[in-house]
Amino acid sequence: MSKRDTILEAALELFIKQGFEKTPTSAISKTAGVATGTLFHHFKTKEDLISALYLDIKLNLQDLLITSINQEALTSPDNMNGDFIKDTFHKVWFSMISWTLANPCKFKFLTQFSDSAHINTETRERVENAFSEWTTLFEKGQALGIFSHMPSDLLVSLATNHMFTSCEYLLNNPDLWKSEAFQMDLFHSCWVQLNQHTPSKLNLTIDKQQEAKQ
Amino acid sequence: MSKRDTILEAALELFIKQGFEKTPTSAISKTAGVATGTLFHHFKTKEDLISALYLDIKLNLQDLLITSINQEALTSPDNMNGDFIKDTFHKVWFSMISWTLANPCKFKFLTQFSDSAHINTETRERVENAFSEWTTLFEKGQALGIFSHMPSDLLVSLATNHMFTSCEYLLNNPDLWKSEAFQMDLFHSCWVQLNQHTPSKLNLTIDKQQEAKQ
DNA sequence: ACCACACTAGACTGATTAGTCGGTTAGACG
DNA sequence: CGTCTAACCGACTAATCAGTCTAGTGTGGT
Repeated sequence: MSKRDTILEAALELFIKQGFEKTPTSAISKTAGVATGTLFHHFKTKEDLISALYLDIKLNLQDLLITSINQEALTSPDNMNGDFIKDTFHKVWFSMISWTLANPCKFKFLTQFSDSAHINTETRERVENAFSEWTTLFEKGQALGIFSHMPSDLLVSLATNHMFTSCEYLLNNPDLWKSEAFQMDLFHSCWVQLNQHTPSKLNLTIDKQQEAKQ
Repeated sequence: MSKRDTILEAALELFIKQGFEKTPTSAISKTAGVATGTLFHHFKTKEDLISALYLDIKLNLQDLLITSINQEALTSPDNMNGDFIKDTFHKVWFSMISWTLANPCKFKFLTQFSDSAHINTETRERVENAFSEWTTLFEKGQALGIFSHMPSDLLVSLATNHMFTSCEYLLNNPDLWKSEAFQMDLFHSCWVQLNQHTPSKLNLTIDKQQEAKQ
């Protein structure tokens, strides 16, 4: 492994354990087994270092998720109906959670530093532009009348946040993931929050439950 | 206003603008119009200051939300059916969003610093213990068969996160909140993600939409 | 009139840390 | 070989900043 990668790995470990500010560059270079000078040879500043780390992790994850979307698109390019959207969405959802369980440190890094002011604007823009497929999926879902007509970027946020919340929970309770019934419940929870509101039918469901109790 | 409050107010403003680490205590005292000595007279350390600020904001918000729960409980103590749960949940949801729109800085502080390592454990515990009503509401909902049987603390996280995501979005798009239709859609989205999965009925809804398209 | 004490003030210090600089090594290429 | 370049090294520096210290000041009680 290159020294650059060693430094990134050490930084990831220390940042999620102690935070950015409480991790001196000296600790990073020491953990990585390199000299201070080497660290600053590869990364101009400490903020460049965290930006590079963020870019690495985020692009890596997005590549994985985009693959989930595109593979599906290739196998059924014209089958643009509700099942297609739901299947694709499920693939992304599943990939996201699998990735988190396989890469807990990287996930923790994203939860802690996605909003950090230390990551420079240029990096942030590159990341945002790299995941347009995700937004597109929601717009298609809306066009088909499956998804709610709230703004599509709100739907994106709601779905993404639901997945993040689920991932965080599963990291602390990994055994739950073994249950297929639980997986279905969790996915359903994520899915229905996006669905178009059909008052009569949904109220019916609730009303029947209430009737049964009364 | 007491100097203590002036300091807290200045700290809130600077922390959300620049972050904790990038805000020297000197800047806080200068903004508050007091001397360094005064700041450290009221707060033993800088971390005590941010902990106090967190406690202030969080307890203030929780008081408001608990009032939403208890007022409802008083008016209908025995009416513990589905409507009651949904009404109470709606009151909390509405109070949370209203509070955010009225206190954008405090909300931003919570999003940025809720997970901060600088807030001491004691403060964090006091905050967690102060909102048991919230968890109880979910357990009641589950007992009534309204809510999914996923772990109740997961439901709490999902609901709380949905509200936070909504608040964050609404801060950037405040006009949406004026539309009652939008409010209903958003609340519905938050509500249904918690509901128990009743496969036949929900699939029916989706299937009918797909039929209509095909 | 006097005291006690909570509060205010801001210059100062000791510790920490991002980033520099002058120099060494390793390998590529002619 | 000789030379060129990128990677590497670590002692050092310049700056910052949390928190201290000593010296007040205003207020309320007696």
